[in-house]
Amino acid sequence: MPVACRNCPLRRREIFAPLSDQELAFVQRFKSGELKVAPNMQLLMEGSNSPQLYTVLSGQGLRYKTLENGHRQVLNFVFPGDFLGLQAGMLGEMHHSVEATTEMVLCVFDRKEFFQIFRQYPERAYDITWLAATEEHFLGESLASIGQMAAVARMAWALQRLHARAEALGLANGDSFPMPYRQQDLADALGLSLVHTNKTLARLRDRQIASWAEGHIKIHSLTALRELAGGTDESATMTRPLI
Amino acid sequence: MPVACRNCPLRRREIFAPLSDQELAFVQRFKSGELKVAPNMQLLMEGSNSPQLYTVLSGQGLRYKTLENGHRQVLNFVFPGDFLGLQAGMLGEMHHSVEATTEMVLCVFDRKEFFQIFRQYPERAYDITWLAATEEHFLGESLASIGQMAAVARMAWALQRLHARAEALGLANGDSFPMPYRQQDLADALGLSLVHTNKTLARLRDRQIASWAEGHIKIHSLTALRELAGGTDESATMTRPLI
DNA sequence: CGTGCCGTTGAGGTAAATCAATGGCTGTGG
DNA sequence: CCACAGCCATTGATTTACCTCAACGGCACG
Repeated sequence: MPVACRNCPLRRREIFAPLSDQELAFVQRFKSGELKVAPNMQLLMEGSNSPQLYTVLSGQGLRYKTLENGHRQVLNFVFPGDFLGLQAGMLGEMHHSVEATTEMVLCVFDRKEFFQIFRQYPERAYDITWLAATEEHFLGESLASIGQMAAVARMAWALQRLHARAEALGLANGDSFPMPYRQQDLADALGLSLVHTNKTLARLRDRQIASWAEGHIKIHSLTALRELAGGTDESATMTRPLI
Repeated sequence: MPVACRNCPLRRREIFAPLSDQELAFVQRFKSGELKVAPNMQLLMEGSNSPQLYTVLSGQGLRYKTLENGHRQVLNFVFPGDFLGLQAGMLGEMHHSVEATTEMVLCVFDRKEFFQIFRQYPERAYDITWLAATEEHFLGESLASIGQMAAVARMAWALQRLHARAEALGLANGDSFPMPYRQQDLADALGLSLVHTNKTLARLRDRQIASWAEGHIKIHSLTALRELAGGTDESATMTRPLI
């Protein structure tokens, strides 16, 4: 049975902006169900105009694009609290795909209701725009990272961000946090080959900065990591709306 | 003296969605003036929380980010009709800078009014979200391009997009269109060195695909260009809101 | 016990970066 | 008017970061 929005365990996290009872009632009405998906499941497909929008309750996934030449670009790693399908909602169709990496539980919303939000709940509409603007900001960071930084720096940047997000969601355990992805995923996110990704990770391990084993990443020197990454990304820890 | 919104020359272009008289009246009220800036002028600065938002009436510019290591990533090329400062409006501060490349004329809006849009004009709020989602989509494309394509393909992709945008705005003259940027700008946009950018352009010239001279790019084979770029980007020619 | 997926490592090749030099053009000041 | 400096495009020479290819071992799964 689905969780009632006001009992949503995610909302207890302070990274998510609190909602009034009345606002919660609205979100609840918007919610049409819950969905549990298995690892490797395709949630949204590039080109589809999904009738459904999701909020991630638990689990992790990937947003990615597939190119004509067969290559894949991972756009972002999906964490609990993320809103999926905004492009389908706004632009009529998805321009990237989303797949589950671990098992995921999703909160399902009906796209038909989407347009009503702008009319009736301007604060929620504002939240949605905020999410879009934040995603835009993040992609800008990624672009700068991939376009202008060397492999080690890109890697440090990615790890530091994954760490920050995991920590903000209470998934981290000290300096260690779950890393359910494959090296190939990280490679496709950073625009590196699999082999070079592996060797870059080895360098970070050798330099005692971060190590990845058994599905977990351990940060040995956050200072050094940030140094390499060229600063901290505060947008991962910023208070954000949860819809 | 400023142009009245209903006489705005941009609105005649069919790429921009038409507004009713009433809607125009609102946009007009939102407009607080006009600004003319010289080439190389900084319009918005990373980190600033500009009190002003702009719509480009004429001229071209650049959005970019400067990294700690001194490198610059050009995020996008700015064309007439583009809305500038959305990040400052939504997130409180800009996460990239914007500068004028040619002389530009801007329509100035007051950020204080920004929040009112969501309350009072849901259709405009929707437009703003549409713009954010579209920008997000574009950055995703860029990321895929820079992350997964070789230099020639990236170049073709960029040229094809610049062409499409120029054409949609009526700036093109047959297969030729104005290119006010420097090779360094293109290099910083594509994540290539200046020298390699130059050599890549030379290859496209030798292969009779596109040539760049005297501030104009001429497309000799749009088919070949698209082939290299891996498809056409329809988002450059899609009907879009003009605020 | 095979088969397939994933991580790891080495060898060798290449695309792209860096370094360096030149020429055209523009603006400036003597 | 010319001399000079600064910016930009172009080209060649050299170096390097990253890619591709190939092979191997661990591990899960049927």
